[in-house]
Amino acid sequence: MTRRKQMEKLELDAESSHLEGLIGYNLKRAYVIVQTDFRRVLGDDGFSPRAYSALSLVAQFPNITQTGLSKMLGIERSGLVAIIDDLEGRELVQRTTVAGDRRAQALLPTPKGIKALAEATATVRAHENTLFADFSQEDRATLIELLQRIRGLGEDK
Amino acid sequence: MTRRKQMEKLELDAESSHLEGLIGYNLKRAYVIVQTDFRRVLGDDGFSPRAYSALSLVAQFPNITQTGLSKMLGIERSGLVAIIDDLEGRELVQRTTVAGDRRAQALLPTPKGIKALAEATATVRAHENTLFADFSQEDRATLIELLQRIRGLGEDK
DNA sequence: TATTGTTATACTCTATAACTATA
DNA sequence: TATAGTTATAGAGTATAACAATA
Repeated sequence: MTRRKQMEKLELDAESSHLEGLIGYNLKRAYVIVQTDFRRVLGDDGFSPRAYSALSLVAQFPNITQTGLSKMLGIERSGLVAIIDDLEGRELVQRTTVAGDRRAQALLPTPKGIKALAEATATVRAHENTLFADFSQEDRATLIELLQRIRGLGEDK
Repeated sequence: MTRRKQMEKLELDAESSHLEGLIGYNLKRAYVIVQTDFRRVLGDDGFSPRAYSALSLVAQFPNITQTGLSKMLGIERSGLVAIIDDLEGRELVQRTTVAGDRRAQALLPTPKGIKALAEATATVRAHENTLFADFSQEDRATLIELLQRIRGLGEDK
């Protein structure tokens, strides 16, 4: 038996592994695939997944505070600082003062940020459309619905 | 409008965000939920997701080499060293010589490793059964099937 | 007292490159 | 020349704790 045949057999057997029956394991492996493709396509524009998500939400919710954004992203306030520092350094987002609360920093997209977001969004959509070309619209809708139900499980705590 | 109402409105609007329509974004957020629960439940036994996966595959494919295992896990050979070091240090896995190739390290589970794996597997299954209590068997099967199709997309490259 | 943004710090996960011993 | 395991190193990503300014 050749080495190649041996590897194929190993991979075939893996399909029946109990590991293959775990949702967590499959989620992780699937996410790595999508994330790798995202970075390949958007890395040139300097957008990591989290930078894109942050800019996207700032554009959608102008004047959101950093604490509000960190909650939406599901990360700590402290972790958001570097993300916003980066976006502000590239003049895509602006920190502004909040009337009535001098502690808070409200976030606004710059015109340059809006333009960069539009371009990145077109690229992201193309990336997913290409990657998921074999998935029907129903497949995609079912997948997103199931994933959002999982996300909802985290809100009970 | 109260602060709480404002937050609720923000979260409601987020549902219709184009970010919410991205598979990658939902995959990431869903994975964080499941991984966090995995660590909460199995952290006490000293099993990270990757350590559990590695031990599980060593038990399923005894005498697999480190390179073979790293390919099955989708990580680099170099990254596997610390994982096996840890499992070997806890006497759950043994590195053994391969007849006919003195470069390779074949991996075998120890009796202690088999026992620990059995216990961890029971815990992992309980964790997923509890977390996904609201998901029907059909939901779970559909989800795993879709995720495995995504994983298959990564093999074309 | 509590909250916002920030800094310092550390830990996990992962990748790349180079080394060694074999093949 | 190529491969298996290893080491050194670095870079994301994230969390916790503490701090100053403000509420």
